[in-house]
Amino acid sequence: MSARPEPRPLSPRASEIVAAARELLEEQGRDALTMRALAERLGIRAPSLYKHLPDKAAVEVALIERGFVELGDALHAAVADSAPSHVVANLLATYRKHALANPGLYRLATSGALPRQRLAPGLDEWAGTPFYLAVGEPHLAQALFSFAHGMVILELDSRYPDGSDLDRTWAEGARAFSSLSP
Amino acid sequence: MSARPEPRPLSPRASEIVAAARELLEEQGRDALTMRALAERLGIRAPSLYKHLPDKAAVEVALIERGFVELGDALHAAVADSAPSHVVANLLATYRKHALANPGLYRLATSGALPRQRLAPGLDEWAGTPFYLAVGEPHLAQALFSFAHGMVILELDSRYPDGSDLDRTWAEGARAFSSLSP
DNA sequence: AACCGTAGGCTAACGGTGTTAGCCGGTCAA
DNA sequence: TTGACCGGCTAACACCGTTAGCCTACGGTT
Repeated sequence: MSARPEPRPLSPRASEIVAAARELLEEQGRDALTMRALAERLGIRAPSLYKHLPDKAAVEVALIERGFVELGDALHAAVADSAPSHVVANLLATYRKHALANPGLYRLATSGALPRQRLAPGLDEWAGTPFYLAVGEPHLAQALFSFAHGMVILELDSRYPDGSDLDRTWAEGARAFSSLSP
Repeated sequence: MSARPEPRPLSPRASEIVAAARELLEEQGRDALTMRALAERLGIRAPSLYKHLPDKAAVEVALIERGFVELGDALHAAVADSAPSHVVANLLATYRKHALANPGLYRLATSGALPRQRLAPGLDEWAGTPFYLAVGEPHLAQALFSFAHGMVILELDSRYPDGSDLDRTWAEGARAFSSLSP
């Protein structure tokens, strides 16, 4: 098991900014994450933020990195703790739970173009390896991950018809993929 | 088979605007779809657009509706033309092909909050019913659709590692879901 | 003790966004 | 002929990310 890539460390003040950004993101959504709003929450003015971080993308990158670390930790733990017969189900349940608990961060990290160049190298792949560990075959793992992401992002965006029994939908997906894994 | 919900009709000039918006969207991406850029392409100024459409969201709604109609048509046709043993594979192939052929429109229609209130009622559900027709069970259908969307949106956003063999990943997913459908 | 560099605030401003208010010319019907 | 309205226009507003440049307070050096 390869070591977890670590995000580049931030100065203490930059960490405070990123923490405030996360609150703003989760409390009021992606559109509310504004340099001016972020500064106001810290009691300063927007241009002062640029003394600590180069631009808004850097704030987002820091948030995304933290999101991947937390999600990856949760998924690795889920796989490590699961009996083989329940790995897939447990992995999916963990994925869903974590994403729904941090919707703003999940969306930020997984929708739209990823600034891969600026991310800690290998971090996103590390966060995804539990899917491979769960099913033991790379393409099936990718398919399972795609299913999980599709489920989560559609749920977050309220794309399912009202009254959908998503628990059952997840269960059907788990059944489909479990039937192919060893 | 229920009839296809029709988007509310637009005035001729509004249709021209939406057509130009689509070109802009596909040629230069979502961020380039700007009221000023859109107006310029039509040889007018941005505020004049508001004589024909109430706001930018109306432009997007019109685009999304057209996207759903086209995608739904393609998927319904794919299901109608497929032998039962190949329905799932054909449906997925059609979904992928259509989405990759219209990436800007697909992203616009499926990522982020959907202004359901403003969409032609039932249109998005109609576009999704081929998944039900293909597998014959609503939860499995929802899971299959989620898989397809996850695959497409991750491919569009270049989220898979370089060199991924996505054809095989799609095939694995098709295999997983086919193994559960009648 | 005097100095100086720097860290970290600030205001003003620029170009971009969606959008509104208000003006004005042309067309077409009464 | 007149009047309504369609569909352009300019000016402007509030917000966005971002830059330039100023200023103050503090820590270390001479």
